[in-house]
Amino acid sequence: MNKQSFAKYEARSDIIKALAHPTRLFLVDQLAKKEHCVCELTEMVGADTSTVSKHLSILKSAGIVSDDKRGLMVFYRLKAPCTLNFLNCIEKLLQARAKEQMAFAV
Amino acid sequence: MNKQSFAKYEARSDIIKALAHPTRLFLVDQLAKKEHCVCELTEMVGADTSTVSKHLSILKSAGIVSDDKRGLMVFYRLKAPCTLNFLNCIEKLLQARAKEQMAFAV
DNA sequence: TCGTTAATTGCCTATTTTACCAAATAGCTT
DNA sequence: AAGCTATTTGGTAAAATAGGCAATTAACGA
Repeated sequence: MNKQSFAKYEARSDIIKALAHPTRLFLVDQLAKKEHCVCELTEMVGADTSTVSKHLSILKSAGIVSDDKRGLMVFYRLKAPCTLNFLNCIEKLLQARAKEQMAFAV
Repeated sequence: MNKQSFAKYEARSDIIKALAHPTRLFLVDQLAKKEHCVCELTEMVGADTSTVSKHLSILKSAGIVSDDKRGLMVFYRLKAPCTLNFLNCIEKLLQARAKEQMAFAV
C-alpha cells in the first residue's frame, strides 16, 4: 500500500474512530432526536463535564456534530444524519452474530 | 446512562472499533472486490504476516469478514457488505468537510 | 516421517486513548 | 467591575491498541 492510499484510509479511519466509543455513540443517539446543551448531555451520560465536552469535541472535529453557542450554553446537534444508516448496519451485524450464536446453541 | 444501555453502546462500539484502523479499512476494500488469502493481503499491505493476521482476526471477531481454510492457505472474504454503505457515508463526510474548508479559503 | 510453507499466537515495547481534577475562558447579571 | 455559571483546556495516571520478532500450529509433499 502506497503513502497516498494509506493517507486516504487514514482520513476515513479518523472519522470512524470518532464513533468508536460507547459514550460517543450514546451522544449521537441523543442528538439524533434533538439538540442538547453540554449540561443536559453531561447529566444524561453521568460523567465529568470535561469528559463529555471532550467527547463532543471529537465528534465535532470529525464533522459528525455541530455546535452553537447561545448565551452561556453550547448546543450540539447531529450534522451528519448518514451516521445513523451506519449504525443501522452495525445493528444488523450484531443481530446476525446473535443469530449465529443461537444456531450453535441449538 | 444505565448499565444495560451502556452495554448496548459498547457492543456497537466494539464493531466500529474493528473498522477504526487504516489497514483494516484497506483490507475491507480489497475483500469487497474478491476473496484473498492472508499471503496476498500481507503482500498488498506491506507489513509483517502476523500483523495482517491479527487485523484480519479483529475483523473476523466483529463479524465483518469470514475465513475459509483451503490447504495451507486461509482465504478471507467480506461477510457484511453493509459495511460498504457505511464507508460511503464516511466519504460524504469527508467531502462535506473539504467543501467547508474551501469555503473558508475563498 | 521429515522438511517446507502458511498462518496464528505469545511476548514485549511504543504509542494512543481515556477519565478526572484543576485551572482558564466566555458570557451573563447585578 | 465583581461574582456566578457553562464550557473548554491542560496535566497526569491508567488502560487499550499496534507492530514486529520468535515460537507454535496446521497441512501439504517427498
